[in-house]
Amino acid sequence: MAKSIPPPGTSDIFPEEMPLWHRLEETADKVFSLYGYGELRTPIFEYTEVFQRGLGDETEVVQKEMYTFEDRGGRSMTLRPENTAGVMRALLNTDVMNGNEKRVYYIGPMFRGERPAAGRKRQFHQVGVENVGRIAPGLDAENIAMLMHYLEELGIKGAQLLVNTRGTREDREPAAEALRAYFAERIDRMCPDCRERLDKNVWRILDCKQDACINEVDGAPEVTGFFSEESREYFKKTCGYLDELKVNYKIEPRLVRGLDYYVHTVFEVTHPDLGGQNAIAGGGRYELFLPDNKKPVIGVGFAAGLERLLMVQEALGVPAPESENRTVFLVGLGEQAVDANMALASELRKAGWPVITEVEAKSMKAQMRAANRVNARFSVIRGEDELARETAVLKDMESGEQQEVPVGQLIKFLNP
RNA sequence: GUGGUUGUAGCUCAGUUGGUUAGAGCGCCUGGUUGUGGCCCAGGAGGUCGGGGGUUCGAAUCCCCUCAUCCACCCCA
Repeated sequence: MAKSIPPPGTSDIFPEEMPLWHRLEETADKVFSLYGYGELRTPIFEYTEVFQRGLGDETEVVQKEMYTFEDRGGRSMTLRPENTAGVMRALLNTDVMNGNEKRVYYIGPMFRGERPAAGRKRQFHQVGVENVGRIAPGLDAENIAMLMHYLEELGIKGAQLLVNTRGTREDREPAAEALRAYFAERIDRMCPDCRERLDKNVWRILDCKQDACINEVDGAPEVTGFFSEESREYFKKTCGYLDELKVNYKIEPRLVRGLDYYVHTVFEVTHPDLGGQNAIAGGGRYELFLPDNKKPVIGVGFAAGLERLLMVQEALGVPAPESENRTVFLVGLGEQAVDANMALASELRKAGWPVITEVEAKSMKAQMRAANRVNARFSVIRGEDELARETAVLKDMESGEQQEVPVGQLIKFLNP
């Protein structure tokens, strides 16, 4: 086995795979631009408190998945496990706290110290959007519609959209009380994780996948019943807009999600062709607290996992993007021609042609093989004769046809 | 964090109950064509069999440890 493997849960992405990644990125820019979103790039690491406060101390992500380290000044820093907290931190420098709206999207690597599995890396990539500063059901619905629009553009069919409401912070207390009371009586029949959750975060019990727990959850009180009239209305309106936007969704009352900042609308997109890790995107409305800020930043947004989008595209057989092949391979026979090709290559490149040259005076056969290997569209052959005549042999690698042309007019012959 | 899987050439993998110089396909290099690629043919390079220890006359093969991989749980994107 090769010794040069990257750290666990990370991977090298080679040039051959890049077109697939670029499509994800370019499509994101294209679609999100249509909704008025612009790209925001935040640092790959933040002060640890940004995530602790932002995501919530009780969350799984903060408790056991963060890459935290001390910098040279002895400050605690953390590699971003998600980008919403960082984006909010950045936007604090704008006027979002005064009810002014900001629309941003981001793309980049995220880091979580989990055990790798299919569709789960320690360094993975997300694209996400945030609509920040205002609250209105129309914004939530538009956000979800935009996500579905993005997936559609990528050729991802058969995705399942689940939505739910988490109510407001105030709504949640009575509901949480009721849940605690209900589960407290049955907790000894439930899994150890849920026993922990009972006091720390009852909500997470709702989406536990253990059979024993699911049985108990089935009989649990309907939480939205404890929510305020306003919250229920908010959710109803959001769903109404989704209907108007012709977005297909399913209301999933058990959908809770793992980050503490969510309020009102939450949603998740899964795909049946994925298996173990079947969530390709998720998000919702949030109230996110940052260090030294008494008031939370409000907004709605989502994040999608690029690796998982790629997996779905592959499973669905979405063809790779095709690009026009224009590579010109310069064959030089003899030292003189090889040297002369350096300058010719430079000239062609400045005229916009991708050029690969052979830098050693190898045999014709070897050089033609090389041209074939890099899948050259044309090869340009020069030896002593051509140099003397100030010509070059231009060969079309697809048809095999070739002609001798004046070097000065080579570009004219390359252009159709 | 728990459980399982796999680790042999650049890549994908064979390697029979432990037995001589460890194989194939693809790829790569050279030649068959004095200056013409892909197809074909011939030849060639390339491996401390993941690492360490043990059992044995002898280990890729059996045992232990370790590292890594992939997968499931968990969590999420």
